[in-house]
Parts: sequence; C-alpha cells; structure tokens
Amino acid sequence: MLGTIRRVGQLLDLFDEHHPEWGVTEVARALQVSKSSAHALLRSLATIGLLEQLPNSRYRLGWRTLALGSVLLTSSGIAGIARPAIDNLAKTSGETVNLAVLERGHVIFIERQPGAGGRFASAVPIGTPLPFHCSAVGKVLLAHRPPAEAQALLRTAAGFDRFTRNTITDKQRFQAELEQVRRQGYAFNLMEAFDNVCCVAAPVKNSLGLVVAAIGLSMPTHRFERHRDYYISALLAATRRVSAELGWEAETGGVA
Amino acid sequence: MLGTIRRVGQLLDLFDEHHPEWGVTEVARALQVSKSSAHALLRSLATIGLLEQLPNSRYRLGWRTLALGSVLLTSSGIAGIARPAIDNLAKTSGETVNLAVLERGHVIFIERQPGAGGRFASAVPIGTPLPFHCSAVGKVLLAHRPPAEAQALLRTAAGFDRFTRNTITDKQRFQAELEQVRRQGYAFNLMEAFDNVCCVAAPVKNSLGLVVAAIGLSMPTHRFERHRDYYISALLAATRRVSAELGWEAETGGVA
DNA sequence: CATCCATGTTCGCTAATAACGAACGAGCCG
DNA sequence: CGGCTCGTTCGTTATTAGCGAACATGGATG
Repeated sequence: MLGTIRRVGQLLDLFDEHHPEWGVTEVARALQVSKSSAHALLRSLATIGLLEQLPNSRYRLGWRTLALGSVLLTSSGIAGIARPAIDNLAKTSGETVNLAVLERGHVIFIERQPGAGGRFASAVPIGTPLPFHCSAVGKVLLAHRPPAEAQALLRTAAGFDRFTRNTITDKQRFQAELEQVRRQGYAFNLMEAFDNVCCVAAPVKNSLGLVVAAIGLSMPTHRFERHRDYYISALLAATRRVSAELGWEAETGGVA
Repeated sequence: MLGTIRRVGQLLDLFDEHHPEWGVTEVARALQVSKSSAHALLRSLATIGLLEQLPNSRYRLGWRTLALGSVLLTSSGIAGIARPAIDNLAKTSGETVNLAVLERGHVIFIERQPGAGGRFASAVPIGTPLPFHCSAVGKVLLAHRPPAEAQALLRTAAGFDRFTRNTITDKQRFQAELEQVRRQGYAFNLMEAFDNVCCVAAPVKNSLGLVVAAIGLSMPTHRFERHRDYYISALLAATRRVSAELGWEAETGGVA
C-alpha cells in the first residue's frame, strides 16, 4: 500500500455533498499532515484533474471524476449486460428499476430505468453512497457477502439511522432478516426508507456464483400490496436472465 | 507535483471504453515502470476503491469513480444553479439541452435535459470526453480560453477527425470560426458531428467574467433552419440567466 | 485606511519510502 | 508434462515525499 495513495483515499473521502470544498489548512488538519504536504497533495490531484482549484484557491472535485465514472459505466460488463433486462422489467412492470452494487460498505445505484409514471426517478442519484440497512438491494448485497465481511460492515456501519416508522434500527433484527433473504432469494423494503415506497430486490450472480449486483424494483405501497407476487416473479425472471448472461448456471448451484 | 500522483493520472488515462481492463505487466509497459511498481500502484488504487480487481486478477475502474462523480454533480455550484434554466430551455424550446465544460482539453457534458421527442438523449453519455472541434459547445469553450492555452490545445489535439461531410478538419478555418464565435457570442454546429443534427451553444460566465461552462441546444437540421433565430435568443436568455446567478454582470463587462 | 490574522505557497533538509530486480508461485497452452 | 506468461513477494538502495520555517496574499477588523 503506497502511502501517498492511501492519503488520496482519505482525502477523497473528505469531499461530500455537505462539504464539497476544502482548503489546504483544513485538509492538513483533517488528514493530520503538514500544510505543505496537504498542499502538494491537493495541487497534484488538481493537475491530474481529479480535483479542481477554484478562483478562491480552494479545492473541489474535478470534472475528471465524472469522466471516469462514465468510462466505467460504458465499459463495465454488468451495466451493459443488465440494461436490456432492466429496461424490459421496467416496461413490463411499469415500475422503477435500479441496479445496485456494494462499494466499500455502501450501496450505490449504478443504473436506473424509471417506471411508467416517472416518479422516483430522481429520488436517489446514481452513484451516491447509501446506507444498506434501509433498502432492499442493500439487504440482498449484504446477505450474500462472506459472513466475516458482513459482520465487519455491520460493526463499522455509521449506525442504523431511522428514516421512517418502519426502518430497521436493531442489528439483531437486521441479521435475522438477512438470513431470511438468503433463504427466500429476495428481499423487501417495506417503507423503511421513504413513506409509502416499497421495494423488492434480488441478487445477480456471476459464473462463480458470487453476487456481483442486485436489481431492485420500487413502487408505491398500494401497488406493491396488490401485485406483490407478480413483482417478485418478474424480478426473479430478470435477475435469472442477467445472471445467466454472466455465466451463472442455476442448475449446478445449490442453495449453499 | 508528487510522482506517485502523476503516475496515477497516467494510469487512469489508460482506462477507456476500448481498453477497460489492464493487467500488471501491461501497465508496467505502458507507464515504463517496473512490474513491482505497477503492481503496488494498482493494488493501492484498488484498496481505496478507485480501481477494482477482477476475479482474473486484472484491474478495471472501481465503483468509487461513480460515487465521486455523483458527489461532484450534486454539490457543484454550476450544475445545480444551471438546472432550472436548462429545464426551462428544454421545455420552451422542446429540444435537447446540454451543459458542458472543458476537462483537460476535452469537452464533457455534465448535465442534460432531453427535448420533447426524447431523441438525442443517449447520443453522447454524460461525462464522456469528446473532441472539441465538432461541437458547438466545444467551440464556445475553446474560444474563451486564454490564447496561449487555446493554442496549446489545438496543437496537442489528437487530430481533427472527420465525422461527417461538414466536420471542420482545417485548423486555420477552425481558428477563424473561434474568432467569429467570440464576436457574435454563440457558436453553431452545422451537422459537423452527426448528419442531420445542428446545435447552437453559448457561454456561461461567472462573476469574474470567466467562461466556466457552455449551454448547447441540439436539434434536427430542419427545425434548426426554420427557427434559428428563436433558438438563439432562447439560448442566450438561458445563458444570461445562469451567468447572472453566478454573479456575472453583463452591463459592466465589455466585449474584451 | 492601517493592521492583523488566517490562508495559500515556496524552499531546503532529512528521514521515510517508493522503485527496482530477482525470485517465487500459479495458471494456461501446447 | 514442460514451458511460458503473468501476478505477487521481498530486500536493498536511491529517490522523494514530508516537515517546518519563511514568504506572499487577501479579507476582516478596528
């Protein structure tokens, strides 16, 4: 592990929606390095385009971060492979479909197809890290990590913040739910993040049987309650299709 | 400039749509460093999430790049400030509106509002680097760079590739066009990138009068020819509005 | 308008460390 | 089964990243 790059990681972690601009002194304090080191770090990252220096000589993320994300999306196997199935699922179900992966302990959506109504479209931006305890895709992704890693993630989780009356804030109960998710092969989100929004999610597996992503289907509660079984089967059909294209052969794999 | 970070920049440049996966040896050759150095670099970047190691132990961009781009979009001044004006322009004109910036010599779109028809929507992905010589926004952005920088960009330009019969491939003629763009305050793209697609673009200025972005309006040729003047005035109204919100005061500034 | 404080930036020195090359182990193809 | 290529590890050495002090700048304050 190169020290400079470890620092780059810490530095990039500083930038978020609530604090998108940082000065040299500020960064030096946050990373506990000297001002000159912080300066060298910031300036270098600005030179390669990962950061940008503002007229007031402070720094924020550079446009190159966008470009990198774009390259990933257009070249990543999963995004391209899953798109047809996702589009199809959105069209047949009429609901919003999300494709999500785990990124350093957080759920991020990497692709979305809004439903017929076009609601939820901008609910949560693509790429934004989300806590995993209040989303169906989060449950699915966490449920299929190695137990040791899942435990570590649960331990280091920033805390089970409550968003609605239904948010699961008890780790014990959450773990029990993960167990259920593993058994039944899909997860629910029953108004645990937003009032009146329910989701179903199921895992996408690659040729080794590893869960590399999750597809989620979001809708208003009343439609969920009415057509629950239909949504589940349509979703599972989609994840089966994507998994198959990734080389996963359902017949050979057991429930493990 | 920290050497390690300069290398990170070179390394990230390697990853593109045509070559999204790289192995250690390959990288070592490309960057002209030892295999062990390349390995340390790749592994470190994978640890902080900028890269990801695939099961076959090769590397590709990591999901964190998406997360970074998302933070930038949701926190950057320009994107949020310009959104209302862009949405409005798209609604009133019915055509596709793009917001673009210059990123290390390339044009990238950072935001888009598809027109009524919903065509062009996926023509060029958000964040993907584009050559500047065949887009209206590219002309605008380049025309307002300091002459020295613009010259350097023209020199290092990968070449004026031809995409349509109308693509400008002559640097002399392109420079003349930049001069005209500066004079009239907007730029055209007359089927220079795609057949049957025309664009108008105009600059967005901040409080110092610097051009920080460009707004472009894209449409089929026949509608462009019919309503050219309307599009121009609607576009200029939008850029004036956004520039004003960035603190630019048109009255005080000359043509300079 | 003058002063002061905080911040961004530069520079030389030194200790930390990143780069190298060789060696090891795994995987693939012939 | 043998040869090749690739990813990974390790110890040494030269590079360089980090530090602290000094300088420059700009905005706030009195």
